[in-house]
Amino acid sequence: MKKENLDRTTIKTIAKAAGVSHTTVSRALNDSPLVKPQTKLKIKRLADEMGYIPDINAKGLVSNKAYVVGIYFSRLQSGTSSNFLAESIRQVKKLLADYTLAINGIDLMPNENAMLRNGKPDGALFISQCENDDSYIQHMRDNGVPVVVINRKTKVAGVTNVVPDEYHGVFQAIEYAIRLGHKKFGLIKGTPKFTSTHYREQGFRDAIAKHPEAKVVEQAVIDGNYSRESGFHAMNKILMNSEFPSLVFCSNDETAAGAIKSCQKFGLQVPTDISLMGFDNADYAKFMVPGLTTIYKPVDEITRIGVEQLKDLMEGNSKSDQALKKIVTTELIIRDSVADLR
Amino acid sequence: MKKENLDRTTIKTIAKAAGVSHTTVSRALNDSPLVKPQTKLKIKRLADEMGYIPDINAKGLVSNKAYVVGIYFSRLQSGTSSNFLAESIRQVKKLLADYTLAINGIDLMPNENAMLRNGKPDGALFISQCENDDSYIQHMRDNGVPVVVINRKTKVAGVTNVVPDEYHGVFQAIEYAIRLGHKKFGLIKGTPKFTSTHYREQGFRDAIAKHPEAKVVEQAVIDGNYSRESGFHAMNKILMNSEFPSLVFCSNDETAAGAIKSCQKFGLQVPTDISLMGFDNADYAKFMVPGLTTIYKPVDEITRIGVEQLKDLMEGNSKSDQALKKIVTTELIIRDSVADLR
DNA sequence: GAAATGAATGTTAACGATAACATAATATTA
DNA sequence: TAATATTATGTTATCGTTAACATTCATTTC
Repeated sequence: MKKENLDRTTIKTIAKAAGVSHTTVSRALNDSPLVKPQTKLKIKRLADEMGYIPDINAKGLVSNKAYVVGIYFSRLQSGTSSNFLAESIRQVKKLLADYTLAINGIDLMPNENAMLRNGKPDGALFISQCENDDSYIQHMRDNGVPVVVINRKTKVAGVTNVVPDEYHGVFQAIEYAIRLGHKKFGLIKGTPKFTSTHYREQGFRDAIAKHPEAKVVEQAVIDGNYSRESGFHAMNKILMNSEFPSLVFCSNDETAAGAIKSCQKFGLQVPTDISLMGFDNADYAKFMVPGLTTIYKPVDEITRIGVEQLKDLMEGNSKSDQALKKIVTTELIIRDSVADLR
Repeated sequence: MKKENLDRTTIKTIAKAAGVSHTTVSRALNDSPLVKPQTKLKIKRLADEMGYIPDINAKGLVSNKAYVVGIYFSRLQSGTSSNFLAESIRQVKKLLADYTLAINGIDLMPNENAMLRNGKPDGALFISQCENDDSYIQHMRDNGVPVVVINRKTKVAGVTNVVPDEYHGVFQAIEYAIRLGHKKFGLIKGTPKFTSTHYREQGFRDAIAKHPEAKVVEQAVIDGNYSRESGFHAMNKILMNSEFPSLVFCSNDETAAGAIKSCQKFGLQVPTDISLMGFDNADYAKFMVPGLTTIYKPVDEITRIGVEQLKDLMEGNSKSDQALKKIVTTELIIRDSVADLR
């Protein structure tokens, strides 16, 4: 005596109810032109009434798909600002409505294999900040998953890569400050292992090196980690030194927010007593006091291009077999945190 | 002639290579005691060498599991602060390492059915802010998915529910202000449809009503939507009125940050000229200028309890058949944004 | 009106894993 | 040493779906 599975609606249940074969049901629900419109309608209505939910595992087993796109952050638990995390997720989710969006943090994985423990996604979007990620990216690729890396240049060969031009963004921002008469510069760096930290510092230094009248106050170059706390503490150090920069470049807006707090503590007015700059143009930058002069990192655009590319790869429409490498320009957003010293 | 699938390692491929049956391979990889240790070792090594990745769909088909937990926000695209979004995700991800974490926004779904389009999760955590969600919660339950709702009281029957005590949190905060000598109160409300908006306003009003010496300045009760912008604009309105409250309660910290900016614009010092309070104790509240007095909403604890409950439900260990209803107390965090008028 | 066409549906075999039920191989007992 | 446990392995069915390959039935064609 075979046990009838009464508590679940499958295409076979529907088939029995409709008096057709399960294949016909499958065809009807997939809008196959092989089924008579009338039959199709009846089956669809029945499926609806019976509360049919297709079994994604069975579908996936046949089609060898997971209906999942994985999004991988370098650091989910710390070192990534909430703003960036949330904005990235929002944007990806909006653009990938048809897929289940699985959030991952490379910092939570003991090793590369952990990435595929819960199954292979149909595509992987790495929102990468860290060189460490490359072995994970490589592993994903090796396992045949379409991969796109955004936010940071990857060394993994043949991977589609969309990144902001952080170097020139900072370079131009510093030149702007120099034009306003700034001569002595400080820097609060980002998380040591992040590539952005390196590029932003390089843009900072190269811009200053280009102008003989300007110089880096090395005492006022302090390590940080992109957090508000680190900005606060770094600025405390800078302000306790003897030699005082007229402008401190903060490697992101969070850091700048912490730095402002420190200035306040020391009774210094921004930008009257000291000027600050950030990076990112986080949503709160314009609501800071004073409004923060910063560099707009086009997160949305980068993400959009990245997701579009990933979709193309997943659907096998990639026009060229040459992986796209795209650098998106940043933009200086001038507000009130940099004094005009002329 | 059967086509050999050469480009994929399955248990059958491994079986052939090891000279055993595929069942033995399955058993070995699942650490069954039925397999000789020696055989087991050989198979595991082989699986490793061959880069075997189990097919999650096949597994799931047999076990009727998805290995996915869905997390559902009322609003993913707007109306939810980045801070809250990111913190919730971080916390859930940390506690649910064994599952794929699928992010969803109810605002992105045309209707209840859309929720299950991409398959049923093994469990659903609703981080709910809005009464609208109830029909979605109900639908999920109706389809047999274990459900936990956190952050907001749900009316759906029999659902595990963990929420903060917003009402008393605000009530006590306002009484604290009254003790400091505040008598005239303003309020910037949250997103109209959110239940938190209602409870926070009620706590605010009831606390003031209890003390005859204090009163609500109705001109200074302004709608908002939990965003910095709304705080800024609402405060602008309040400050252009004739009757001036001594303290404005902002329905969350974001709002408070916008309100401070507005005060600055009007040349008012917080708390010397006007006092502010927030709600949430967002990570940046202590770095605001001045440090924001606010109400700590124990997001981490609420999430932790919620996830633990969900795990129990998914694993069928729920001790009682009575759904847990838990209210977690908030805590007043005193900083520098409320003046002592005594 | 038989043969050929085509539309609609049915039968059966995958997909890759687990699980129930054999069976073979070895160890234990009488 | 034969009978019997015990241990290790193999065979086959199954999950719910799609897809390849029949088959049926009505319609057109000559």
